[in-house]
Amino acid sequence: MNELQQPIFSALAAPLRRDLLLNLAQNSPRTATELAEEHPITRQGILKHLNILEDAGLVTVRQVGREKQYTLTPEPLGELEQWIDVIGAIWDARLLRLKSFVENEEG
Amino acid sequence: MNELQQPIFSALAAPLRRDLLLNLAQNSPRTATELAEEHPITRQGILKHLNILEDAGLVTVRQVGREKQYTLTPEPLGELEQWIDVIGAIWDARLLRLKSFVENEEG
DNA sequence: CCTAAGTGCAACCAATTAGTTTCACATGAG
DNA sequence: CTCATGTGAAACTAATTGGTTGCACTTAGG
Repeated sequence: MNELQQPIFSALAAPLRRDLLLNLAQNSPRTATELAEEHPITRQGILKHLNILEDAGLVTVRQVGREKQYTLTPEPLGELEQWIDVIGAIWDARLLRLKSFVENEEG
Repeated sequence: MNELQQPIFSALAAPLRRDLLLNLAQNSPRTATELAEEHPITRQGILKHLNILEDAGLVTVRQVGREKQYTLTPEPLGELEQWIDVIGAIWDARLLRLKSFVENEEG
């Protein structure tokens, strides 16, 4: 389960990539050239980040004429929330066990 | 807003650190030595990861005698979910604007 | 066809990060 | 106090990642 989401976690680790997602959430679709004008990085640098986001399934690409349009795909973020929920569920279950254990001891 | 969570996103980027959180969710508190026995890495390596998790606020440390006990602190994961929700909200709002735009055009 | 402008891709370089090895400190026994 | 054992912190090395520079391809205009 962990391995499937690895690209998502890695993709979100870089602040610039999170900014790009935020930008795309508002302005999809967008080309790499347009995104480069709005961020302090070269167009080629943007491309690399977009490829990483694409591998994580967070953006989809559409060829239009001689340019590529990038669009946000928010669905994988749901998997991330699931992982968070799993951690929380295990943690809560453990607290519950501790609670009943204490109650049994003192009873 | 983005900068506050940067340590959290970075902390979760490494698979081993996510495994550690999973382990701690079940077995807190835990010492670095114990964790090292359960993962393919030296005790000193575990320490570095624990320090990163601590900086992100995902674990808390308690000095007991001459050893340090590490406990999960799941609260920061909530901030992460908030960030995800922000992206989703912006995206949904945009879809809504597009929808009403189309409806106005065709009306 | 030829030139010019714009696009994505690949190679290269610098910097951050993961990991081990090494060290210094603290606790308990003789 | 001295020695032995176990702990966390720092120094060093190898590898991954972020970024720019340079290149090859595609489309529009003379």
